[in-house]
Amino acid sequence: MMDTKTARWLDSEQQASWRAFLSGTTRLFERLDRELRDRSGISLPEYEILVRLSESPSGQLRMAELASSLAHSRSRVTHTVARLEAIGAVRRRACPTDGRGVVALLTDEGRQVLVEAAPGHVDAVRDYLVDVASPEDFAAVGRVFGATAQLLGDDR
Amino acid sequence: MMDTKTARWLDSEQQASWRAFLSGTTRLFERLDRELRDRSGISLPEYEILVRLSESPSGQLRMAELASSLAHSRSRVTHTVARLEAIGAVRRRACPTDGRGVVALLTDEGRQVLVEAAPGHVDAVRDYLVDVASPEDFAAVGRVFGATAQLLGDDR
DNA sequence: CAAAGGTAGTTGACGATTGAACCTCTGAGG
DNA sequence: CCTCAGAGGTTCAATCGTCAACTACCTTTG
Repeated sequence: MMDTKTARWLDSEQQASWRAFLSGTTRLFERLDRELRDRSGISLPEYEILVRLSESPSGQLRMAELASSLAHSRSRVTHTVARLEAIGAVRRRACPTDGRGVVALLTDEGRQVLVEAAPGHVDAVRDYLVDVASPEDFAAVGRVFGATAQLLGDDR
Repeated sequence: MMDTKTARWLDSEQQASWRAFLSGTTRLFERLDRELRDRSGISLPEYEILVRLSESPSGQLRMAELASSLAHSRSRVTHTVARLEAIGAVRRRACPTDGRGVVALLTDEGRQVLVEAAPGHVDAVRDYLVDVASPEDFAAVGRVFGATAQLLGDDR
């Protein structure tokens, strides 16, 4: 009923790794998100946007740059930035060089939110992921998902 | 304003790995979910539930077992199973040994959906993740997230 | 410089997830 | 047995993400 060629199933070690990945990432993201919300009042995606903005020399980025940097849809970025604007962490401005464009600008309040949220968040990333692995294993994680990200980067 | 001890920031290699992980998982889950929906009409969480049920000798599992196995909330499992029931892939039954309990039972239709979905899904997992990594690197991924999953397993 | 097609972004409706409130049932202690 | 703390599930409301229009602008082409 299936086909004559053997399906390319995962062997049991690959299977175990894949399941561990699914379970680990599910729990990790849930935990990071909840700690950020409880301690700083922002979600993980909101935090990531503030980080990107803070890393820009001008403290501002185009909506599309945020979207591609985070691998989120444009629509999602619109909504997330709207929430951040509602709490005063970012402001929207028309882009001076492109009449279609909008830039999101980090406010002083937004920078303050980030300064207060970052240490605890980084600690959590260490406690629940980075420091539970050997440096070599964590570097391998970087290589694997770097390859995945690049492969799935800009298609379709 | 922060504190006198230096914050435990990530070094630039760890930072790069963490970002690659975020971007890679975001794109990976989006892709796997969309391919499943397009080709088989079910979402990734729905697929995972069918897999768990199919692996049970009796083809049935308690709702709570599904929840802890997937690291999903009970509420989420209730909703997901309801969707699967609506398309005829699963049936709900009262648990004979525990009056509070409910078991989800894989139907023949559900098994058929799974049989048709699985090869393509496994191919996708290989194409976008497993086979882009060396076997050693993918084993490292398993170790890292296994440790994370265990650490975040049954707290709170 | 007009038309056409593509890019940037928003909007609104809908579907999925969360969290808390709520019932029911179980199991342990007195 | 009776009580009562707690587990198993569901439900409702609120929040978040997705998808399909839709507007506005840019850019290429002839």
